Amino acid sequence: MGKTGYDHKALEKAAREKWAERNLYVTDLTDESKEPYYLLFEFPYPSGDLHIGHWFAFGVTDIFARLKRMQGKNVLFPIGFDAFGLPAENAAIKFGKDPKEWTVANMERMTEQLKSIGLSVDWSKRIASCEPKYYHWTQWLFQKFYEQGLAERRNAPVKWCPKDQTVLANEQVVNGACERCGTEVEEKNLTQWFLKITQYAERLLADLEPLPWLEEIKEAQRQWIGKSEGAKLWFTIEGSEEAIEVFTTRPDTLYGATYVVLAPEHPLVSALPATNRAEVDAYVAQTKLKTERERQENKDKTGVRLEGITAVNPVTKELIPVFAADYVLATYGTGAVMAVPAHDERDFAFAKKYDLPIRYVVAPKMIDTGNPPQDGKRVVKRYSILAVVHDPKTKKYLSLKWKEQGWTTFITGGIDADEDVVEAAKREILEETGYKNLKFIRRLGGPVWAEFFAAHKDENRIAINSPLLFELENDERDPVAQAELDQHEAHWLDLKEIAAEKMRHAEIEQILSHLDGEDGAYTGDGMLINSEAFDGRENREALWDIVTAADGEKTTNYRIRDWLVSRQRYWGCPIPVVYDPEGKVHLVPAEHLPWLLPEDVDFKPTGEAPLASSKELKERVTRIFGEGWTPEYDTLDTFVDSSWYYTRYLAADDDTQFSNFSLMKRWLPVQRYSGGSEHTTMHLLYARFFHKALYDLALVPTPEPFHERFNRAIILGPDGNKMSKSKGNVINPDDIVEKYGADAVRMYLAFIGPYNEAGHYPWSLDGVPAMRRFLERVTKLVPNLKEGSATEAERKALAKATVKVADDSERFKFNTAVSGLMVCLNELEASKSCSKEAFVEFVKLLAPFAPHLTEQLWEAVGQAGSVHEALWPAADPSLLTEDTVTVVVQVAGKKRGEVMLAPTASEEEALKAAQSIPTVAELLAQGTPKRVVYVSGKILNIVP
RNA sequence: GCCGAGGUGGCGAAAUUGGUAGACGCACCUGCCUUAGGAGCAGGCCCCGCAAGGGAUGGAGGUUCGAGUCCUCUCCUCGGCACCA
Repeated sequence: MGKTGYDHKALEKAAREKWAERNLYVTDLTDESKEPYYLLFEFPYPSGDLHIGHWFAFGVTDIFARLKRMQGKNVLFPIGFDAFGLPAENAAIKFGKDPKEWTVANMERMTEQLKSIGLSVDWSKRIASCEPKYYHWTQWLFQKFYEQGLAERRNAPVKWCPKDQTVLANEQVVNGACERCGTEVEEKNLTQWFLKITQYAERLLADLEPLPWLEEIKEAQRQWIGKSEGAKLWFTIEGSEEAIEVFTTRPDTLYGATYVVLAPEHPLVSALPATNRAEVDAYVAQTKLKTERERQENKDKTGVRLEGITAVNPVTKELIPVFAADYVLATYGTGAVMAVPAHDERDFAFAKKYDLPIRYVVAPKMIDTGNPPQDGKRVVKRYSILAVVHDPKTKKYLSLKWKEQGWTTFITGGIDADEDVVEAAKREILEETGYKNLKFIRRLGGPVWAEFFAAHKDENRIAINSPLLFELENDERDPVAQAELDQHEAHWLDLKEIAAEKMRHAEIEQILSHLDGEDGAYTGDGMLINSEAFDGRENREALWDIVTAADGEKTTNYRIRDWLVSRQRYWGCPIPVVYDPEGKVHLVPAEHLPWLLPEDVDFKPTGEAPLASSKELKERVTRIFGEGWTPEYDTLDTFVDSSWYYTRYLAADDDTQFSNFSLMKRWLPVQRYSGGSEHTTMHLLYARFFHKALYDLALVPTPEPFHERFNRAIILGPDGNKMSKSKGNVINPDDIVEKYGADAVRMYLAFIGPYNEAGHYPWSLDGVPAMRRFLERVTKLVPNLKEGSATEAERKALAKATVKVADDSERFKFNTAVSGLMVCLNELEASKSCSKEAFVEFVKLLAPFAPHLTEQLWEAVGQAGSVHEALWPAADPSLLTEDTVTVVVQVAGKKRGEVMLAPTASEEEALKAAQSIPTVAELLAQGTPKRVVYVSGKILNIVP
């Protein structure tokens, strides 16, 4: 440390003592003299040591809390601990420590470290979710959910982590693996507690819209909720009372449904009397062996037909086969789908593999722009073919050159009654070119709905045209009729020539893309064909009419599942229910809350809930409820604890209620909530659901818990990688604070980049020393301070900084706020000595960023009280406007110089001033310019 | 594949409504001071060019007196969802 360095350790200690003495950061929740401002960060998990991410999360937010206080707000800036959870229990298993002791010790250690940041949080309202006085109310709220029918116990397939020996919520399964330990997840059927978040799906979605959150946060929640609108349709089983209920978003394609698929787990798979029962059961057993991950990664379609079972297409009344296949998910929709291979990629792949019929019912509409339909002409619709004949020997394609018209086409023609498309095509090829030995290869996509005006017949034509690919087996030819030869002659063209020929087919792109590509389903929109009475209507327009014709129902499906909250773990909130001898659920009566977590448990992972090993818990239940009554052994997901904690800060020590309604009316919703993006579809969604449920119970006054949500960026190691012990790139804040002081660390974190962005900022080893240097420069002004009032230049610099720091901080752009302070300091240093008045103002601006040092400087220049009790300066608007401004002079948009002008200067004055620039003077001497653009105070552009 | 956010010097990044591209800082370079420097001070620092000048915000077009900013197409990076019917 340099000789001139200030003693950060001494002054930080003194500053904190002073704040404590003056009780600066205890918020009086009932104070109505000031406007309330609830600033919240996600309460931390007490993992043990404070890392740089904590400094970033809390230290930078603290800047804003301090600024808001100076701006006269009554700021609630609380802190607590999200103290239940797996790591405590894992430590217990690993080191034989008591999870409670481990957690309490960590909380104490972290509290000390947190105080070293200089946080202005209100420690008097500290909460910890593992304390009985907190979880008392987690339990009470759970019971309210139960009474309301929002908490339900049911048997369900659940995700099970074999390593952690616990059930996981959907949100905790990432790519088929446990979010915590990466172990592949298994499926189990267990009786579990669920909170019915699905009942709130629509409101969670709708109420998202007006929130001033970043689009990426809202969109992630929307996708997670996954609303999709469609219809339920019923396919009856031939010769049975049963019907298969399917969900589809494309009922418009119902006429193309050529089979039905059930998820392997679907109850009808085992219930229906398939004649190949053994084969079906074997398939179902085989899919059960697959892990979630295998199912997701392997997209090859497998399945088994239920032999002897046929379903009835509700509109065509056709009898169609029924399959069980694991590409259909049991947990989405009805667990059964109608398969439309022509218009769904997955069904198409399955149909190809099992050779099932593919029927096109939607044809893309293409209008021949060179020859469009004309008004008032009759319309003739016909089915036709378009044949592409390929000669594998020459790799060329057969085309017709039309003599009179001069255009080139493939072979086209109508389909006669009762004629097959392939037959029709072969007939046309023979008639027009004489080639007769042809092999049908495949369709080149589905039929196209082409509209054009047929001049020779004076009518509008609709051609429902099927493009087909043939291969020439040999070049044997029959003679071609003279009438045909008079019209056109056959040519063989290669692919390049085809592209160059600009073939007269609206569907040429479709043909070309299918020639070299794979065949596939058409998933776009178009005109209905092969759909009986609906033929010729647009698919989207006719969609609901088809649902009606099929006796279906409009319905909405959501991707989101109910929230599974049971955990077979020890260190969590006990679920406050017991079971009577018949196994019926009873809530633990209010007088027995908090329903305490027993302490005599065995932590060894056995696959059974640890609470089952507690003698005390069993005895407690017997004592209170009687013989034969049994406890609930599961605990609650910790996300339940954190779904309501922000209301608890308003009544942290109140043992009579979970929060305080009149205070909530004053303080909710949280004005600004800052946290990590990893919680977007977890905590943030759960808390919104919880809050809405409480709102419906009239327990909270607002429908949403958080007004603004800011997801903060992530600090990377100096090498640009995520910090991790194995990479050896972890920055330990303690060492840096020891060397450079807390203020320098806070300021560097503020300066590192915009806070409210999904950015990843590599930690620069030189960043904190740079901030220390800046702070030392501030201290160096002190010995040379000049008594008396500030100069004009100083007052202008301060006014600018005052506005910039406040505005940028409001948007959580602390990086540019700090830069504003630096610019201001540069100006204050410009003269030999800064005035004391200016310095005092500057110290106020710096106070939120460097709270310790500014406290000392405040005293050093003889100010009374604490700088943190000072009010944020009001900037005099007259100081913010300049007397002269720089106007850039351009010639034809190129900068040629600049002139200093009064902001009010006229165009004439600007032009006159611009004469001082030689190139401009020269130009103006040549005569009047074509155009002059003058934006006062900014730019003068002369266009010659 | 669908959706969202981005792409600006060696690095982190600035740039209210279209109006001096690169503020501020880091790193680096030169000089001064110093017994010393991981200190301080002065200056330099996008590219080409001696200069005048020219080029440059992922790429290609367009609108405009003027485009990092608006429009069209395209490439790349990150994030979310994903066999969701």
